[in-house]
Amino acid sequence: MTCSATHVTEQIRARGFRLTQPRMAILNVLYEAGGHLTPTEIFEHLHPKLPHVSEPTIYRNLDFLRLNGFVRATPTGNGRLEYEIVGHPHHHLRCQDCGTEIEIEHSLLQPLYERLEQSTGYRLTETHHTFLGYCPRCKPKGE
Amino acid sequence: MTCSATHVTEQIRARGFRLTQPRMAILNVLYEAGGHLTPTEIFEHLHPKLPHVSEPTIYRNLDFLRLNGFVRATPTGNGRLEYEIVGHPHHHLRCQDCGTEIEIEHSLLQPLYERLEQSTGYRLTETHHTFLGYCPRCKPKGE
DNA sequence: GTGCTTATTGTAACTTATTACAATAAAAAG
DNA sequence: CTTTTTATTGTAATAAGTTACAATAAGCAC
Ligand SMILES: [Mn+2]
Ligand SMILES: [Mn+2]
Ligand SMILES: [Zn+2]
Ligand SMILES: [Zn+2]
Repeated sequence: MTCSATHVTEQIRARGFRLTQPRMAILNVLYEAGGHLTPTEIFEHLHPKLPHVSEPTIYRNLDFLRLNGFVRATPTGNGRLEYEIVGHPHHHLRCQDCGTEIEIEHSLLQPLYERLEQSTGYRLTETHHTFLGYCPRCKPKGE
Repeated sequence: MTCSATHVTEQIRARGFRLTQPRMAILNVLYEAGGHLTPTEIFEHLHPKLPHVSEPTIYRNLDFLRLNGFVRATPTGNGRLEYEIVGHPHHHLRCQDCGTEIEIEHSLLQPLYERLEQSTGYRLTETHHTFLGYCPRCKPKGE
């Protein structure tokens, strides 16, 4: 288990929640994957080793981990949600044609966030966004 | 039916697709609502008058209308999708605490889009985003 | 109008996601 | 280690969304 994984489990205990076997297993799958996973993918990863862990437990724990700020839910292209460990602040830019996806550093959005805070009076949370477009290779076709 | 609704139906015909009763009814519900609706809400709007229209037809037509650029799908807070007529370019900013939602003009995102196009080489599509934060009234609690 | 073509639909079966509630096991106390 | 407490789980039922395929009706030619 990585250093930050240990930090998360300590935090869960510190906040008075329980470190259950399914909960830790879900966190481990997400850490090992290192990217976005759907609830069904997580279920399939766990099932061979922990066949008793049920779907509702996956969904409930993903929600629990999200509400506690340990994972993030991000809508995939077709309406489903994918989950990932909250780590470095980033966003995505996906090619509508070939699907190629690159990461955007959150620092690039910082000026926008400040402008939005000024013009609306809201305090903005760092939300996770996926932008769409055409990559350099597909761009000619896209126009 | 509004002027732009007529434009949409003409476009559908012009592109070789059929103007079916369910398809027009779904468009009308979205036009009359004037905002975001879930597939289930659309189904419930239609059911009293057109009880034979089925759920798969709702989903298929929403997908059809989206792929043809007439409606937009936008993820609601809890992973579901909401649909709206594609009209003026806008985004949303929702308070995580009280749910109050305000619209953001797309022009405010234009500088970001240009910066992203320069730094990535992608050509960006105008994607619909929902930002989260705390509104002026909830902000004190949020900090 | 009648008949033809085929995009679109409804039905049925299935997958994915959510809810209610009794059973379980994690944490803490004795 | 044993008991107590209750957060968390599994089961069963339900809701939301998708797929396969035969039946239908929108558009067109006559
Ligand atoms: Mn991500
Ligand atoms: Mn909108
Ligand atoms: Zn591409
Ligand atoms: Zn608020």
